[in-house]
Amino acid sequence: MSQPGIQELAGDRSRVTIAQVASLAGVSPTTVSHVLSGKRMVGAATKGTVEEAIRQLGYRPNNVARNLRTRRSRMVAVVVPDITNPFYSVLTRGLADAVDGSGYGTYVCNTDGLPDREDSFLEDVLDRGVDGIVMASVNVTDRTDAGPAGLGTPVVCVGGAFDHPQVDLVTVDDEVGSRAATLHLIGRGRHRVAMIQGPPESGTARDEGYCVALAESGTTFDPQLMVRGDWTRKGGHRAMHALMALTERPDAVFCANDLTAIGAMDAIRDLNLAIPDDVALVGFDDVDAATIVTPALTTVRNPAYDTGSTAGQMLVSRMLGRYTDVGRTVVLPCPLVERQTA
Amino acid sequence: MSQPGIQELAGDRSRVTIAQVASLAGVSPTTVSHVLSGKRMVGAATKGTVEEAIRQLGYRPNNVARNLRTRRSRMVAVVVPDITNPFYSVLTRGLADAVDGSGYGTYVCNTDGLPDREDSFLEDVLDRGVDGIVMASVNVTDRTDAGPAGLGTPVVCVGGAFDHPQVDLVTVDDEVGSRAATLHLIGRGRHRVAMIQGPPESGTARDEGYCVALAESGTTFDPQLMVRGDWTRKGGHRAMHALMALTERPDAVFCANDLTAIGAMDAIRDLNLAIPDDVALVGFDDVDAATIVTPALTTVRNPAYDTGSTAGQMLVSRMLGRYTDVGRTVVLPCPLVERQTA
DNA sequence: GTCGCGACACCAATCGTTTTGGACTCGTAT
DNA sequence: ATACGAGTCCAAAACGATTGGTGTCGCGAC
Repeated sequence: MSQPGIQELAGDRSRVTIAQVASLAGVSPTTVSHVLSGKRMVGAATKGTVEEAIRQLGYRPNNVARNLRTRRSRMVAVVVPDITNPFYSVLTRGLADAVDGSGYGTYVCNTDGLPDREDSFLEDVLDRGVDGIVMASVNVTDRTDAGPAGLGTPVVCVGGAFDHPQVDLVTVDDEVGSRAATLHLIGRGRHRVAMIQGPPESGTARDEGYCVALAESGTTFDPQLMVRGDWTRKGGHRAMHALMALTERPDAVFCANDLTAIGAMDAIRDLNLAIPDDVALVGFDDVDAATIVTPALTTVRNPAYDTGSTAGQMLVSRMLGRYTDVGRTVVLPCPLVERQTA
Repeated sequence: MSQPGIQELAGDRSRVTIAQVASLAGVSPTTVSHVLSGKRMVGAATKGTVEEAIRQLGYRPNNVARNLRTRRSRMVAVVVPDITNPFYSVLTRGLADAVDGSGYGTYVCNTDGLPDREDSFLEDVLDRGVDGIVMASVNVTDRTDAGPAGLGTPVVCVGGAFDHPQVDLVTVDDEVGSRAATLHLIGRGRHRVAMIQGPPESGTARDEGYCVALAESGTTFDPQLMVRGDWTRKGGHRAMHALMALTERPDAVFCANDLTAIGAMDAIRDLNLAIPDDVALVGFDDVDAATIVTPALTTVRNPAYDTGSTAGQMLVSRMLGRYTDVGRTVVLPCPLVERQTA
């Protein structure tokens, strides 16, 4: 790809600047800039000379300088609680793929859900001059509206939104998904379907969907059948044991997320019961583990990739100035995927 | 945190510059810069005035301009095949945590293992002026040495190294890990221990470890017991079935990675055999799924987080100029973690 | 003839910092 | 008195691109 002589020229210390290219080609830096950007016309002959010079020197424009002048960085930031969490890594991938096409790179921040880390990262990325931000962190609602959107940087939120008129939001209809999951259980002939919720004050839409489904199918809601988990496997395990200690055991349970469901499976196995014969299970999220567990988990698909991807598209449309209106909201479908636990 | 009046001042269009701070404080931009960086002394009184002006205007230095001048971006790039792969997302997290302390941000690139994407991302990050790069992509060895290290940007590789005298390498001793895994199987009284390898030309160190263990324990190597997988669950499933079709079935198998092992478990379940009673299993990597599968997978721990973390530390030491010598190599331990499959 | 215009190239200002190289003022030791 | 160093501060030159304004040339229209 690169001839030896070139290395010698381009290589050693500093990189070659537009001025050097210009002088080699016998034109002004302005002209070089124009053949690069195509923003103004330049004669075919000079254009040729310049391109030759560029090639010969192995010139690559200094992006930092460019960014300073143009006030854009061709970079978007995604701030997530933890990239290690499959949901967020997939989301990040979707975002990266979506913006990559328009030449944007992706900068990630792990907040661990800590509001102060969230704040400092927000400052950090603004200082870095990113062109757009997707906030997938949790404590997003209770924030001063002085945030990034106030400074004119496009923002799209995932899950919960800023209270700012210009930020977009992409989310999923948890209630509809949960309703479908519960209805599916009932449709399978189960009569005592329980739910393991998330921790207090979170995921209430999923609780809602469960209740709605019960109501729609004429089942009366039994408070005993609604127990708390904490989104974790261990929490699901504990909750399931509580459920099975009831005098009237449930024959099906809808779990607020997959990890919880996996914990529930652990508990059922403890009791030497069969899934789904003795108790059927539906989860929520469709993480990879849902297909690794046996039997494979029936669950509601939380479209992480699509979420990131559409967030990316919305960001791009704003960054390119193609859309400048008030915040849009898109809610993605979360279909039930039937596997073996229900 | 931020008073209303400030928003009014700092807010609307453009951000406040060092010049505005200077003029408000009645000093020169130079002085402001110095109170910020502390590189030269400034009188206590003026310092106070300047700091007050900064606070009052809500001044935040423009990093792009700073980067241009100082030729550093306080940003590192990590190029991985796929952030979605748990190994790489955990590695990335380790890296991010390691460099965050020194004020570096993390920029990620997904190459999908495609060499041309790898090349273009490498160019991209160099153009972006990142201060350091960790290459965790695969096709790293067969590259022109003209790469980033040639341009003076510190690089540390993961797994396989560039052929450049100044790049650091952090890796794991696959051979030792594999040897331990195989020995463990033998120590459990298994006499026919097979191996499911990776695809051709990859992970040969793991094959090596298996063979060494066999030799050490006086077992003669049976070529029939060495079959190919492809790092995937499906591949493991297929390979395991092949193994079980042998007239003399193995009673244990060492799988080149966890996904393969999980596929093997699928196959064993197909045959209604018991794990580990009928056939014992050891994997490699210790991904999350290893504890989700039942029975929980005994495996060799591939320390993704530590890998990223030490890569980060090595990068920092080079970026800060604390180390400028020839490439170092650190190999991390990969202990066997015993669970229920062996 | 000259006016207008399109094509082409360049000059100089600009983006917002950091970083020399002085300059100026005091003390204080020579 | 002179010299010198420490303490303060500033003016101006980078850093490497982009861009608004100018200027030149050639040519067809009036």
